[in-house]
Amino acid sequence: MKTDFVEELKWRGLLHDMMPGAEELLKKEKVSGYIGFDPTADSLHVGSLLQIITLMRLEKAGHKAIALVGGATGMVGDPSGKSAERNLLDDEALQKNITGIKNQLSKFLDFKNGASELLNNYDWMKDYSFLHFIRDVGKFLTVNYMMAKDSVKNRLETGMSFTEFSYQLLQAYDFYWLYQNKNCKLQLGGSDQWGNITSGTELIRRKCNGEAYAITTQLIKKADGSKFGKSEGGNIWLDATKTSPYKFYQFWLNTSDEDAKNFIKYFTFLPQNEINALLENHEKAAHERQLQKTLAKELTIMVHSAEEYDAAVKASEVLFKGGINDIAQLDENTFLDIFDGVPLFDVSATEIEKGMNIVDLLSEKTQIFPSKGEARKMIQAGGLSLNKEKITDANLLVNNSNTLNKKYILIQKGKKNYFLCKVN
RNA sequence: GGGGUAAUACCAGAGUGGCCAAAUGGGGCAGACUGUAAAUCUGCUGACUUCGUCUUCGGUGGUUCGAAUCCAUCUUACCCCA
Repeated sequence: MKTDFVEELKWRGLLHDMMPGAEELLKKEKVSGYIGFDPTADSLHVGSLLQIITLMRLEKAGHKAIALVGGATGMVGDPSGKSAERNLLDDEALQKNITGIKNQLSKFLDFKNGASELLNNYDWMKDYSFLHFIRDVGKFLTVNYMMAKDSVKNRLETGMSFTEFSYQLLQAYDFYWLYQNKNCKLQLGGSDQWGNITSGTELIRRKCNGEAYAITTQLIKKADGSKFGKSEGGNIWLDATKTSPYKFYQFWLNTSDEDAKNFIKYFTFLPQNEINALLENHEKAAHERQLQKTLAKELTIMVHSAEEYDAAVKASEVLFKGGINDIAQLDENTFLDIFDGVPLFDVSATEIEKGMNIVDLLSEKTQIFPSKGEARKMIQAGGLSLNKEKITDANLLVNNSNTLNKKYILIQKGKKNYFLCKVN
């Protein structure tokens, strides 16, 4: 049975804003709806995940999802939500990013059987001359109208180039083009996209007297106000080579209680009754972390695979629950499987035999710390463990007695950051 | 075109001749507590050969025993007048 798209967004707490008539349209006919993804990196990250899932929900509701890769808009840079002018990407980087993102989107949406469609706005923008564009498109929206958008208003004080100012016009034209060529009447996006989307519906109305609609979703905010999607200073990517499945799993597992209550609704496809049961259980036994575990499971399987999920769970158990003996007793293949995705450094066996200063090992021989000072400070602060044993002496000489089976040295920075040194 | 003000570490922002590797806040990292949570508390947050030395306060040059602090000049940004 097909789900009701808008109902679904509503009970999950995802709906932010909706143009009048959008809900009726979705009830009446099969609708094509699109979301744009600008190629700012060669992989999407968890920040874009919600938008991918929104398209998946649209597909599941029996409508047609159009994923638009912004080959053209990516050349310009969306000022929405940005406080400063952005740097332009060069062509080569852009091309690489487009390819990467296209591949990823194909994993989540069904482009093969025509249930959904993947497009690149560069295809219709590349031969559009500036002169023609400002005549055909620019004439329909006034500067006054464009300046009233928050994305522009917020930048008036600090300054904004004409390039970025033009962004909303490009995005508006995308919508118009899709409306004309793909019968696409709906654009979705995060609530920061409202201004850009309504520029599109406005252009469609003025240029061809058409009716198009906008639905926006909540921007994800964490309960403590920090930015969603970062961990240990880095982005959480969907690409396994940039963020290992283990790390990806850990990212979700570490979600705070407050956030998990929302995320379970935002990011999974679990039905309402199952989610309510989980929430109820969470109230009674929060320490079991059912919400976090379910969240991590659903997403790791969706983005990576069931096998990767199993491996991540196993690795987590050994690393967090097991002692050093459990780790030492693993056969080498299992051992390496568990540490898959953990930074690995090679150190010379002869040097270890002689004994190596711990600080040298941490900063010079490996790049675990950028400087000796930092390594030393971390040891003094009690934040460093060797083979699960806390190190307190910064002058410690590391030798064979500190290795696991004479082959590996397991280093922990804090509780959760693992590094592995291979002796050979 | 004329005038004014500013530029300090990841960000914000004190400091206006020696006591300044530079207050304070935020962020980041780590420790304690816990549930690999939140809140809270604590420590660290330029580099190194760590009780000491070296390089930093928009660029360059100068004054001085000594400059983030004074002078000159350049660059950039914002504001006011035209």
